[in-house]
Amino acid sequence: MSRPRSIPEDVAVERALLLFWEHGYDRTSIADLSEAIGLGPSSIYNAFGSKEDLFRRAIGRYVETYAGATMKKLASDDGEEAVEFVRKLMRGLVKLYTTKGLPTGCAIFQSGGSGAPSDSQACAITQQINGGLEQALRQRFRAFADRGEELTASPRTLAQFIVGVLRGVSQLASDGASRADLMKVVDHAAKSCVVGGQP
Amino acid sequence: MSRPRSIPEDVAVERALLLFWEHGYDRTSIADLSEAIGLGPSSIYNAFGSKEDLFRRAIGRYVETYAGATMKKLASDDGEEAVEFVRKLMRGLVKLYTTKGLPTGCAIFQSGGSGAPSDSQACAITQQINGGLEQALRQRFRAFADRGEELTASPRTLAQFIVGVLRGVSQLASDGASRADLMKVVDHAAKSCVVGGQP
DNA sequence: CTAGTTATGAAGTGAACACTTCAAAATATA
DNA sequence: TATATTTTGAAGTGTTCACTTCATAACTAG
Repeated sequence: MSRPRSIPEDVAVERALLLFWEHGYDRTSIADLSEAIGLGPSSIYNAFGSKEDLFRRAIGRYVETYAGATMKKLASDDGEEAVEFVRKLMRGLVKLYTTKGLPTGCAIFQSGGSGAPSDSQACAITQQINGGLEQALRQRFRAFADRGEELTASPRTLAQFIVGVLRGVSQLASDGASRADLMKVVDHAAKSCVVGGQP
Repeated sequence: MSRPRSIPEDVAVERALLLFWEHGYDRTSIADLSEAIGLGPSSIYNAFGSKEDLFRRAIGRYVETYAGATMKKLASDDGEEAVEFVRKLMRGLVKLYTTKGLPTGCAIFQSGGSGAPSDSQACAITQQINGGLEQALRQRFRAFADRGEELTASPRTLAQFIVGVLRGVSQLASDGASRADLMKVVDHAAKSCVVGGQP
C-alpha cells in the first residue's frame, strides 16, 4: 500500500549490530550507520525511531542470533556435570568472541558499560542482560550443589566469578588474545569450580 | 621569574585523574576538566599541551599513587607462596576498586580500551600497561614453578587468567558489586592457580 | 620602577554530533 | 490511471566537542 523499504529491516539491524559490536555505542555515529546500512539518516529515524532504539534492536539480534545457541544451554539442564556445563558455555562464548569475520569480544560487554552514555537506557539494557546471566549461573550452580557436586565456593561467588572471567576474556579478545589462549583460560576457570576438577 | 600558576600541577593532575577514572577518557570533556580543576581551557592547554597528554599524566599518577603500593609486590619476590602472592595482589586491587570516596573500578581498565579513541595513543598507553602486568605475572608464575610449586596451568595461561579476572572484577565493581563479594571472587581465583589451593 | 616572562579569562574556531524538516519519489490499491 | 501511504535524499537544526587566539594580569629579576 505504500513505498517499500529499499533495505529490509533485518539487514539494516544486522549491519547496525556489526558496527555497534566493533566500535561500541558511542563511537558509532548516525553517519557511520547511514553509510554501512545504505540508508539516509531520515530513513533510519523513520524506521527505528532513535539511535538508542536501533541499538536495542541490534543487541536483541545479537542475543538471539549470535549468543543464542550458547545461552540456551544456560536455561536447559540436561544432567551434565558442572565442570562440563561451565566449560561448554565458556568455550562457546570464546569461540564467538574470536570468530574471524566478526568483531572481537562480546557485543554486550563492549558496547554497554563504559561504551554507552551512563545516563542512557543503552547502559541499562546491557546491565540487565549481565545481571540475568549471573542469576542464571547462580541457579545452575545451586542445582549442581543439590545434585551432590562439591563446589569450591558458594553458587553466588562462582556465578560472579564466571561472569567476571567472561567479561575479562571479552576484553582480552578485543586486545588481540588468540582463541587458543583464551580456551585454555576458560578451561582453567571451569575446572576451578568443582572439587577434583583440577587433578 | 613569571606569573605563578594559580593551581599546582599535582593538584590539577589529581583532579583530572578522578574525572578520567570515573567517566573514562571520552566522557571527560575539556569543559568538565576546566570546571573540576579550576582552570580555563587555555590554562590547561598551556600547562599540559593536550587532552591526551593530560590523560597520560593522570594515568601516570594513578600507577604511582594509587596502584603503586600493590604493584610493587609484582616486582619484588619475597619468598612468598604463589597462592598468597596472588591473593594479596588481587585483594589489594579489589580494595582499591571499591574504596569509598574514589571512583569504582580500575582507572586503566575503564579509561582505556573502549573508553578511549581507538586510533589515539591513550588506548596504546593502557594496553601497554596491561601487557606489562601480564608479562610480570607470567615471570612470577615461572619463578613459583621453578621453586617447586605445582601450578594448575602454564604460567602463560595463569597470567592471562589473572589479568582477565582483574579486568572482569573491575567492571563488576563499576556495576556495583560489593567489596566483600569481589574479595571472595579473587580469593577463589587465587586458590585455583595452585594444586592443593582448594582443599 | 621597569622589563621580561608566563598564566589567565573571554571569546571564538571549525568539525562532528544526534536529530529534523520537507518536498519528491515509489509503491499498493481503487 | 488516480490516490493514499510511506520511504527517501538533500539540506539544515542547535549543541557539544577539542582546541586556539589574544589582550591583559601577575609575577620576578634587574
